[in-house]
Amino acid sequence: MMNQTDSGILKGKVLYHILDQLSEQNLEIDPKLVRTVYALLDFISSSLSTSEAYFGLYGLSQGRLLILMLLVQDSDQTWTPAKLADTLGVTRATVTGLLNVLEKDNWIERLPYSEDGRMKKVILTEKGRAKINEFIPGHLERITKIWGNFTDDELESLVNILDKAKDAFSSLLKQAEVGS
Amino acid sequence: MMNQTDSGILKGKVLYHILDQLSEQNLEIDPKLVRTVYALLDFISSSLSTSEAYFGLYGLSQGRLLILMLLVQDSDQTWTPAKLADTLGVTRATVTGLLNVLEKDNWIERLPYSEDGRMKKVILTEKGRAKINEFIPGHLERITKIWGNFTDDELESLVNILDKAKDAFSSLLKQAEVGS
DNA sequence: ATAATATAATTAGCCGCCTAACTATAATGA
DNA sequence: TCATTATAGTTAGGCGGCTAATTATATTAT
Repeated sequence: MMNQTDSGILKGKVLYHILDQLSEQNLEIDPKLVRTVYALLDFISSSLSTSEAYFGLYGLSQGRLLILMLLVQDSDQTWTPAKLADTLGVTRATVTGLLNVLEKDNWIERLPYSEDGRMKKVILTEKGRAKINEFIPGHLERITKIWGNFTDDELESLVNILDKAKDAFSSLLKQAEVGS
Repeated sequence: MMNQTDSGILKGKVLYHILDQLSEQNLEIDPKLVRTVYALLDFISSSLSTSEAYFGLYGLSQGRLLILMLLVQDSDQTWTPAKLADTLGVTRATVTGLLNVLEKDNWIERLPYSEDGRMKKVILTEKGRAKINEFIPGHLERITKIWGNFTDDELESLVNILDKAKDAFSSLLKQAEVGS
């Protein structure tokens, strides 16, 4: 049987299987690269789904958590939906959806913003503040448990490789768009 | 202005910012770990969105692409929706949705399966076969361009770290579920 | 002063993921 | 044999992304 936790594993494995077959037929693909792509897909889908499952235990999701964290950490400034969207790097429509859920659960409120009638001011309720303050220590502990066992060299190597790869992804997409 | 390509970057940065503030207030979190989490989130959202954008140039998505690849690569066996779901590591409902799109675009067909009236046999149309065969060479080239610049040591290190981290994610989720 | 333009937030609708419920068919057992 | 149980596929509805269109409010330019 399948559950959310192992869901991504097979997806990684099947791509590995497919690419492996391809690399036998067509020597232009290096099996080491196939192994890398496999490990990455496997890691990404597995880490995303386990994180979402963990957040779910507390009634949270990645996006809702980040909004609550912003509200509680930078409580001095005025948070509007637009500013949340820009800070999170998602669209305003997405923020509207996240705020709808948070408001329904009574963790935030949307107040009118006197200085500009088009905007709204998003604030934490007491319930929301309690929620996020209760959640944060375990969240930090979780990060420490996952990543604290690696050496400094390992962490540095990981960060460097990911940064380099990310640039390669971006520049390749730009080329493809121009060339298409 | 924001577009899909940089969307995840800010999300990574904002988490880094939040965690950085937290690490100043609460010494139980190591800034190196914060930097790692930041780089990972950044890489994941950026690589996923650029890949989806790339697939989108060809009218494909990650899931639809994998289904076409399975059908074209393992064309000997009978692919049912259930087998596709198990192989991809997604639910059958998800496969139903992916197949609906592929069938609407006339890239696959769902035929009755004579040996068991409950099942259906999924096959590629000629159009679908042409589509995927046209797509694969560029796909392999793209993987090579992204990952071919790394040394063997770098790739091996990356794979080892990700595998170790994935195990940590999984075991931690299991603990959390038991403890909750 | 008013028309045109820009901006903020929401809505509508699509995609891909999920779970749960439903339908149809097969297999099993009293 | 016929009721129960199991399985395959779909449907319904939720979530969190997206784009495009809509509504309300500000701003700018004539």
